[in-house]
Amino acid sequence: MVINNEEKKILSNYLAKRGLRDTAQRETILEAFLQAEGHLSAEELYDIVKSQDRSIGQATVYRTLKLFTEAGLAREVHLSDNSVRYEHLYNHEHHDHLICTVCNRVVEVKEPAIEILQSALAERHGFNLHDHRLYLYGICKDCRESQDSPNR
Amino acid sequence: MVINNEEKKILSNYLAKRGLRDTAQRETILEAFLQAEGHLSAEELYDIVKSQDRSIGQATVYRTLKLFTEAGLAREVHLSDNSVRYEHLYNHEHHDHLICTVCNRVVEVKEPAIEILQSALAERHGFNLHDHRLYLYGICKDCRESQDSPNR
DNA sequence: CTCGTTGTTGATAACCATTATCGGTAAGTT
DNA sequence: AACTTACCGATAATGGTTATCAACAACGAG
Ligand SMILES: [Zn+2]
Ligand SMILES: [Zn+2]
Ligand SMILES: [Zn+2]
Ligand SMILES: [Zn+2]
Repeated sequence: MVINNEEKKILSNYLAKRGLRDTAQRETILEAFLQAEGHLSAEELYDIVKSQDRSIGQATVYRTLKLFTEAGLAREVHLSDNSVRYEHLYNHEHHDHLICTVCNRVVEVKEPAIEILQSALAERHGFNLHDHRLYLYGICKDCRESQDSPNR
Repeated sequence: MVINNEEKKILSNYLAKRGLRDTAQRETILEAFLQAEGHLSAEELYDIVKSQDRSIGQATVYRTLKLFTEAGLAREVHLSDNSVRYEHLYNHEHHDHLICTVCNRVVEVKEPAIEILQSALAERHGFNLHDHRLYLYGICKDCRESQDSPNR
């Protein structure tokens, strides 16, 4: 069990500031979340949490993920059209997502020039930008090659 | 009743190419869609269609909007997190969306430089880009001014 | 035109991720 | 201890979307 002191502190501070309580469930869910990689759904996290503490309910996982988001520990990601997923936010640089529509592979990408242009664009329209979502959909090299292969 | 011959032809061509049929319902829904402005949900379009032909069912509107999307007449927009909305695509230049998170106003914006950088970014990762979604969330000038007003 | 095939439709049930509800519990306070 | 309030888990409910299915309409072959 890795100890993520920084994240725990952030959560504790957030809870204290709001008059909320630091409970065992929230710590268990935080640890499960921090140990998981990638972009996971509430239900996937619920499965992990269950294997740790069978008594924790599904609704609590939903509630707590929302809490993490508000506390700045998690970020919502909408990879495909329906499901919401979560990724680590604290200590992770901002990035956007490049998604292969054939194999569903997700690549995290950074392009500071785009970020700057976004701010300028918003500014030009009188907006104070505080968030954005950029999803790039395409076909990755592997899928292109296997599609072009001479079977068919 | 405006006659949108071009769009009707596009739909007819698409249907013919796929061996699908050109029905009265599809034409009614197309006309309703083309007359509506902005970004509307399937249910909103259904309300409009109903006022035209009460016998058309909700499922048909959902099906037909998907059809329009495949035919290149409509484009899905995901303004807020849950609902899917549709906007005109044919004869409308590509744009992205700037959304005020206070009043929900939506501004359509264009920034060719961002588009170019997106392609280059995808290319660099071996992807063939065929679509993207960019949503910019901020607070518009009006909302900023009314928030800063000295009542409170 | 008749018949068989296949796409289409509307009503409705089902789905499924998420949220609301609620009774009970635990933490913190006085 | 008594009280307040946040929290929890179980479960029902929600709401947008999709699947199902029987009836129907277009089409093509004969
Ligand atoms: Zn970005
Ligand atoms: Zn990511
Ligand atoms: Zn764009
Ligand atoms: Zn638009």
